[in-house]
Amino acid sequence: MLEPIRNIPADQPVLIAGPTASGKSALALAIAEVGGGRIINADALQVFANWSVLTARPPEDDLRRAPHSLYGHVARTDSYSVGAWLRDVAPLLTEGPRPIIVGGTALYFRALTEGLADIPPIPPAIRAESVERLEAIGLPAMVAELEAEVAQTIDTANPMRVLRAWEVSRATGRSIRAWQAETPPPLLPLSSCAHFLIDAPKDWLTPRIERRFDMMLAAGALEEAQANLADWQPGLNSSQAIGAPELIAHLKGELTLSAARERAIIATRRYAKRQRTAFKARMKTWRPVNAADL
RNA sequence: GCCUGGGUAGCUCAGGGGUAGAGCAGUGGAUUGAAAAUCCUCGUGUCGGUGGUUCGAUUCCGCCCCCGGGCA
Repeated sequence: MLEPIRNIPADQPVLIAGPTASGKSALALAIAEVGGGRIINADALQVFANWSVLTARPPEDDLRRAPHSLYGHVARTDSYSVGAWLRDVAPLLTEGPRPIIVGGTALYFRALTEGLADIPPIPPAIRAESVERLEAIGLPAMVAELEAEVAQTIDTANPMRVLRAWEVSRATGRSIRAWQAETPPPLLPLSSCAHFLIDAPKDWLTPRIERRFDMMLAAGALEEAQANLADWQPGLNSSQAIGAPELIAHLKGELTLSAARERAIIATRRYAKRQRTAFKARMKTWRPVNAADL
């Protein structure tokens, strides 16, 4: 397992991307223990305070073996996004131990290594307004309200893309494409990092996903869900954790545990498939590491 | 044993005399602030078996097999 990491200079930042359940965290820890560094989370759901077991955050023992950042640092009810993550990461890149950034969220790596448009945060009132407007006038009418350049280049069948473009325009008076055209240089160019992509073949990963969910249940995932039951709000960013809606539904008596388990496993499999697609498209030049070798 | 409902895509089911279609699953893809989100693409399967009616049956009729419910 050490072969791919032996020749990394001790001061070079390391990026590790890979699908869920592929063993990324273990590789990050090995690199930290061999060459030093601070492990930084690049996973959209592991940032939330209220999910540890269910999002497969590193256990206490691992946290003690090396410095870890951006795990569970966001409150359950807070919203979070790639922009917020980039702001959280920035100071960790310029001070302290060498960063070892590990996660499964391709968008986060892309923003980090290719840059992210410097669009001001959208006020919550405008988000609420866009959602209401979509409800009131429908998607095609919403698309018609966008700048022509935007309407022609975004996926107009995708409500989330349309809402985002509409909100940027409404909040800033400029089109999202105009902002994106002025994207600043990346915080961490890929060329300055050692970058690994964990390659986990489908047939290897699928049974592992199933086993891991059972391990999560054994490790207290249900209890974790129980703690979220009283004030459960499906719309929160933190409520998107795979398995969370399923376990909550079970606790409410709407699903048997075995049905909830089945659905969570299917959702994880589908997620892994989307990750594979994203990595294939965006991380062609990353150095592959076979998951089975870890 | 009798009555009754059903056996159609991996699963749940719709349909109906001219060889069949949805949802889910699966597949491939898109995606610069919800990204574990969201969106797009892809549907040939002895229509349980067998005999008959018919120009033509998966669709109608007979018999058989299997599953559920009811009565004994």
